[in-house]
Amino acid sequence: MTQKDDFDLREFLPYLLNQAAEISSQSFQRIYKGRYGMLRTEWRVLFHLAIYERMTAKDICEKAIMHKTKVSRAVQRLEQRRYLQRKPDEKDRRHEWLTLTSQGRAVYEDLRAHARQHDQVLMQKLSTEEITVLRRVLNALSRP
Amino acid sequence: MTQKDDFDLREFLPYLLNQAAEISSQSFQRIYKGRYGMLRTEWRVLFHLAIYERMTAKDICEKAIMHKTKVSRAVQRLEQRRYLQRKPDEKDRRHEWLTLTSQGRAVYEDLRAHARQHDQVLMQKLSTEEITVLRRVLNALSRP
DNA sequence: TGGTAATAGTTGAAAATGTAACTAACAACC
DNA sequence: GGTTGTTAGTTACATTTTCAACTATTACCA
Repeated sequence: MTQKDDFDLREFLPYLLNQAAEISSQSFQRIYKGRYGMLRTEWRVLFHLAIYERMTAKDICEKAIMHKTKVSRAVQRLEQRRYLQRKPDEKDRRHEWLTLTSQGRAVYEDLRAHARQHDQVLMQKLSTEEITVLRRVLNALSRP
Repeated sequence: MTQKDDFDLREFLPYLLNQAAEISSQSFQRIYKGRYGMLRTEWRVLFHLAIYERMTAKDICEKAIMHKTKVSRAVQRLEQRRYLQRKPDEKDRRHEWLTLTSQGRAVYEDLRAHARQHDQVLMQKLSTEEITVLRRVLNALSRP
């Protein structure tokens, strides 16, 4: 198993990004999955609702860059667990406004604390300058 | 939909990394999926075999940080398409040595060219210094 | 030796995701 | 007003992934 080719996978950005994303997500996953049996799609929706307070599924799709069926199913599960409520828009009943319940907000606050802590650990591997560059670059790459 | 919370998702590394990984993978996916009907797991295995020439499934699991069932199934499909060959180890018949066929290598070479091109496009969004930092940082974050 | 433990890899069922077709509500145009 | 087109969101079905149990082979050690 010796390297032969001159193409280095460790320089191919989509590969590297996936690898880093995968690894860095794992310990946080243990938390939301272990404590609340949640999926990645679900914590994402939960966090968006906590931060923006009031959104439609469409809004979430756009902000979180998630497909509408993923959002739809995450919303269903969060509703079943009473983490959020739906209210149809009066003017346009195609829209549904989503808000967290107090229970959902409590879950968010718990997870947020863990998220912060988790981020601290990750950032310990990096210098302040690297963190700044990394965030800027990742934001740039996230726009298609 | 106005922001309220002081926690900024756009600074949470696992989130940012996932977003960037997702976006940056999409256009490459169109290539390996469109041209060869391959899955992400499959091109990864293919690339590893092309680069290291001769590996066991276990080796691939470790290098690519993939679960053994993913690797097992990717190998099966690559074998069906005659992209790789298996040879049991003589000394320890639990191991199977995997190598690409010439057909598999041809597919690799085609995809590699596209990968390079794809990487060029991504990197156009970044400065040389940012690229250096990004690669270093992603490698650091990829070690658990 | 022989019996237990460990390892490489596979398989089947359940869970999650992707894709496309669908419903319901509204818009726009004649 | 009625037809056609659009939009928000859901559902059904096929494809993938995950998880746990399984086989086959080798290692360890009393």
